[in-house]
Amino acid sequence: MATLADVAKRAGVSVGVVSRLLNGDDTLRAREETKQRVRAAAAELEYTPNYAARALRKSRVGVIGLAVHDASNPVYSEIIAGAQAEATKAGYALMLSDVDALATDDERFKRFVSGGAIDGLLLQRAGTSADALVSKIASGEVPTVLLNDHTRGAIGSVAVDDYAAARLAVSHLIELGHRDIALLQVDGPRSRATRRRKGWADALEAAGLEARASRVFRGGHTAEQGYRGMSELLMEPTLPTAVFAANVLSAVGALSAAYDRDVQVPDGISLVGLHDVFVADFLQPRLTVVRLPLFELGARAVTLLLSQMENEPARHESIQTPEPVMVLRASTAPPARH
Amino acid sequence: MATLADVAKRAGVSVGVVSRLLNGDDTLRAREETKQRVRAAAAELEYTPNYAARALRKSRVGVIGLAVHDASNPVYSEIIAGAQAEATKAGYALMLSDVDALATDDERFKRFVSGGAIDGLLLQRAGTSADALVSKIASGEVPTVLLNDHTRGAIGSVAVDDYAAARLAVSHLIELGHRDIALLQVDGPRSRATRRRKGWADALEAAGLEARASRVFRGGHTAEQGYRGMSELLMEPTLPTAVFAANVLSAVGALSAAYDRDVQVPDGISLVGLHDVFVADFLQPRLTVVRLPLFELGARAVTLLLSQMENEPARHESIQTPEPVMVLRASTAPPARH
DNA sequence: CTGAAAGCGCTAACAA
DNA sequence: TTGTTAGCGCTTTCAG
Repeated sequence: MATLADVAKRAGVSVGVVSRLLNGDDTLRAREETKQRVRAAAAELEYTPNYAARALRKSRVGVIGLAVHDASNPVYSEIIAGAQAEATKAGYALMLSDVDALATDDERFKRFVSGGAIDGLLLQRAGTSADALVSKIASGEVPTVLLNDHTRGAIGSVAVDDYAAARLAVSHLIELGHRDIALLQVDGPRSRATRRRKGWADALEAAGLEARASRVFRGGHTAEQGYRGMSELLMEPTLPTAVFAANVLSAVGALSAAYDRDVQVPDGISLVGLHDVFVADFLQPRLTVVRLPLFELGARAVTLLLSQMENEPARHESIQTPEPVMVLRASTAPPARH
Repeated sequence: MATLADVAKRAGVSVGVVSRLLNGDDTLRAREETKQRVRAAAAELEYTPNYAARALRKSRVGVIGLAVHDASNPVYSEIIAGAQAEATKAGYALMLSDVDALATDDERFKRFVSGGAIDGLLLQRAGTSADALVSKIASGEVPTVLLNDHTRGAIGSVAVDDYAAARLAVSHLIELGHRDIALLQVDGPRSRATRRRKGWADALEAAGLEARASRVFRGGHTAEQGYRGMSELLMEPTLPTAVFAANVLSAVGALSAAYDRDVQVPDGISLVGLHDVFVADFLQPRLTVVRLPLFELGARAVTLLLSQMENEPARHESIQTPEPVMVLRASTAPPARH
């Protein structure tokens, strides 16, 4: 409630001095005694700068937007946490939002960004038309970076190594002795799906195995879609001995589908998921999974965004460390003899 | 980028007229022809009001804060969605945050609220000291309402009928023939835990059964805590035939614990959880659960908060409709004969 | 070393 | 029916 003017009056100086002192302007050359007086006055009045006034003056509000599909997806929460941490460190607040909600009322969203309500946007795409709309509106007005995605041009992006992760998962299965390994493919941005599929294919081929298109099924990125994909897979005349689900939630659904069809995991079929979330450790059997540095993904995305806000060029960044790691649990085992 | 002044100039009128017209001030009596001209100018220049300037002038920023513990908890996502929808409808943006993060840097948080960065706060407490701190800081500065909690005084609150839900769950178990039903108690705000426990006890007593304190175990509100609580329960010399877990996540953990101890659900023991989340439908067995109107909880909380922002008194609101409903799945069955 | 003042874009009260 | 203007709280340039 106290304003700069109040502090200035109480300290017997002008507002200019107070502003510069409190903002750590080192070109300010003031007597130490004056500084003390100002600081004391500010403390006594519990002075807090007004955000709106500062934003108006600097045309920078200090908030960055983070738009995802389905904020309840536990995979995102780690990304969000990373972004949150990094944003806070830089003095920014994070504003979480739902892509589809934004796209529904795109006029409002447009006013929002061009009215200066956010200084930049982090966007998680899923390949829908809502994405395209939101990304077009935002990138025309504020710096934008895509999460776990790949792009050129004015939009930045940062991604984890999905290819390595997929390859790691499939290699693990191969080491266990599997030779017929199916893929439950994600959908969403092409690049993401492609990278994971390539990891699967390359791991297979490196072991002299064939990556057959007939062993690729749609897994989507929800438990329900995973359930459906796995159900289709289980109707094949001859079953693969292992499955790599390119998304945890679809692995959760896949597990449930196997259970419903009386196919034992891992005895009848092995299953590996991509990304680790808490539920993976509470399923029956506990899900083996490969973990990717999602927290870092969120953090680095805001670092990149901040740099774009400083007029650095947009670029793509790939996170190589920490490396993907296998989290061995109970859903994989050597294939049954026959 | 275009300002009010730009629009005014182009339309050949003063800024006052433009402002009042665009804000739908009906005391404005302008010629229809003038209005047209202004609207046309605004459209051509793609005028969008500047948020910071408006906020500064009206000392109202148009954002409300929502602080929860662990935003990844799927139980919250429905509450958040409800709040989001209602806030958007009223022209407010929602800013999601983590209670513990706020409490960690409480100085910053204080500056944040008293600097006018949010107009009001929705707070989900869990009974920690972080809650107390955040709630004290916030309520001293902006209208505050608690989510699924109960309070008096200057802070408002809105709750769903936890008591009825607990009672419903336990009654279901009793109808199935169970006579020895344990409770996996939540922790968190006293009122919430108490309401659920009372529902359990009353349902039991209404059926002439005894609500023994020795049948109450700590279930917490995470899968891990539920796992531990259930593990303790399973070490009892004589086991109950059914368990009511006063939280879904703790039910998820409980199920996992039963599996690890080779206790079959529902054959060896029946299990009901409180609140429905997507994973409940993908566990083995699928979890029977009682569903509460969480979306409404979020929406009504926003409504209440907005009214408090209009200087209405803070009050407590209890959501009675829609009523709690049983979602029957596969984790409950009649008790085994012996 | 410190003060004065302009101005960010908008709203609302008051004039004309 | 429309115009003028003060001022929200802050930062920053320019004087002194």
